[in-house]
Amino acid sequence: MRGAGIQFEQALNEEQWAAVSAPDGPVLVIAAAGTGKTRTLIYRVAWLVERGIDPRNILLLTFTNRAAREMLDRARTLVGDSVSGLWGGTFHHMANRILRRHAESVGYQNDYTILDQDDARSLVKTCTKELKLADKHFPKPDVLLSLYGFAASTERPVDRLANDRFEHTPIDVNDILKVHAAYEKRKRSLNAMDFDDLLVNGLRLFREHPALLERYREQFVHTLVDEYQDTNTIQSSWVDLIAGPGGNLLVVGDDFQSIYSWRGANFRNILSFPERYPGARMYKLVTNYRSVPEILGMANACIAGNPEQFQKTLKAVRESYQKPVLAQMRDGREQAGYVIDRLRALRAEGYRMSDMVVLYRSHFHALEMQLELAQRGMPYTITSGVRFFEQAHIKDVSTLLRLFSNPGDELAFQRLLGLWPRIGQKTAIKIWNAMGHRCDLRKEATRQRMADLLPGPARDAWNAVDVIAADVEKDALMNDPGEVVHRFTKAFYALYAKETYDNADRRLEDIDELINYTSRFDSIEAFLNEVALLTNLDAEMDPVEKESDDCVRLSTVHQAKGLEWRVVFILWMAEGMFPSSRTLNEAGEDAEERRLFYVAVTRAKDELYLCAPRCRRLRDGGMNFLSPSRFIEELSPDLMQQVRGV
DNA sequence: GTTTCGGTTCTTTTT
DNA sequence: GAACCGAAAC
Repeated sequence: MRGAGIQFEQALNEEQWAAVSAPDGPVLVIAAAGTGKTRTLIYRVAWLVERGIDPRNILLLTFTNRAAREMLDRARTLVGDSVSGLWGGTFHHMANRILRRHAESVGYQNDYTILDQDDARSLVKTCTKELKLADKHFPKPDVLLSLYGFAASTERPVDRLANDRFEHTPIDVNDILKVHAAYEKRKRSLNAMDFDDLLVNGLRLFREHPALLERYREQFVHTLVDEYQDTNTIQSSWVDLIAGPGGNLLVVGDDFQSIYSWRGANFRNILSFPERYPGARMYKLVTNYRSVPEILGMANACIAGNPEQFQKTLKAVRESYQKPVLAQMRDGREQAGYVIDRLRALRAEGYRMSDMVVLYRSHFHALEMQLELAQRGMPYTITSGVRFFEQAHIKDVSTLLRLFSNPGDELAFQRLLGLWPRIGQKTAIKIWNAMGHRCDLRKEATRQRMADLLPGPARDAWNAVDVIAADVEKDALMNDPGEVVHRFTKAFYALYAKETYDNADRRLEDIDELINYTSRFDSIEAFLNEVALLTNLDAEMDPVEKESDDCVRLSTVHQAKGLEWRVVFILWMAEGMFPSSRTLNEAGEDAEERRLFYVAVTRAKDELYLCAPRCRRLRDGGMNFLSPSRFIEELSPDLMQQVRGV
């Protein structure tokens, strides 16, 4: 009788308990920031299990790996090991897990590879080049990919979107469609899916194979969805199918915190839930345990004017403390100086560095901050723009694994050969063609052929790979990804890194960390499968390990979602920075930026500092004068205390 | 014909 | 950083 001891009504407040104990059928939980959303979901799982539901019949969907892990960990603590049978993870993970069994039903083989952003980018680039469209004014691969991705996640035709986007430009929309067609075809022939394909094909699988859908519907008696406001069209359709009309679907979200519309998220999914699920019960969580009333006052005020939302006001339970600080200063350097001074003072007051965070709109806003922190010898961690598994050196040492796992992986082949001297893209393609579009290094004949085809200078590098490949069977390397990476690094990559990068040591440390991380996988496939869907190792790292070094954290607001700190600094509260000028071009719509600001404000528990520099130094030595952010101007001055941040 | 090298430019947000 | 470009080197 595990879990029988849980005292639901003592552990939860009334709002939470009502949601946790909601009867079967569709349920919408509007959970404002800091109101115990995760707690509610976990106790809901516990409650279901206690009422006799087998965890294997529960599906729990999240957006980030971090959220998935946190929930599964906490659920395990609460309910016990029996929850390990629960299906929990990101939408992409779950789609992948299901597609691995039924890929042939949507025209793929089950051992398809997953393309990350980087792979997708180079594939689009190749397609563009092959169509001879790669001139200066043609959209860059990232632009094309975001267009294709947006079309996929909103189920809208690419040509319409392309028309809208490039209407007043000299770009021929047909060319964009040609690249799209080539990209799609290429993915098919490589047996590869990008992130969007996982969702698209996951949905197709259920739409086109009702018998399969029926099977999974029977399995998933209860479906729970976290961050529902961030679902896009295909995700919400997928959830609708799995749950079925009137099904046991509980979604949790906060329309105030919808900040992913640029990648197809549609917060109307949450607004229209009651209409799409007639009879759905709705619960609101508005009691905030996180922040002092002064911070909540600012949060409530800043968001109230947005159109189209479930109106709600955060209710404070904490005692009154101090008002948020608006600090004005001359430029980015003074801003950095101010923040560092405050960090020091707060540390002296007893805050730990890890209690504090510096948030900003875009990665490059943190540049001066990083410089100053480094100069003054203050340790910090930053979740940078490039994710751990997409850094060049991490991808480099993973290529061999990819090739072992899938000898038809052209992208991996080209990347591997590109590391070797006197081999660039052209030569790599030539050799790939000569190999007959396949390179199974585990076969001796293949290795012999490779040796014959390679130009002289690449011999040494090849030998390193040759030796590893020859021992694959003998040393059971297919079951030991870390060992492959280790041998490859030792025999080749360490030297390569030292010749290529001035920060080779740090990169080699990363590789050690990667090897460390791989130890939890007992096959190359399992490792690759997992890694393709991961974003950064930070989220996966042992929390105990992280607490040992007491660092202030720098992060974008997007990446800070769902987290909290005692002290929060928000940088660059100026027009054009936050809100970002990039977002404001169309029709003056700033609702999403305002929601982003709301997310930033509600991360703070005790103290909040808004920094507003008056100007920004430009690269060419010029100056850019900034006006204060509209998000500050909109607020009544008595919601904050103003200081001069010098 | 390819690769390499050195200098220049630009950074929205993520699975 | 890292993607890009043009020029030098192989």
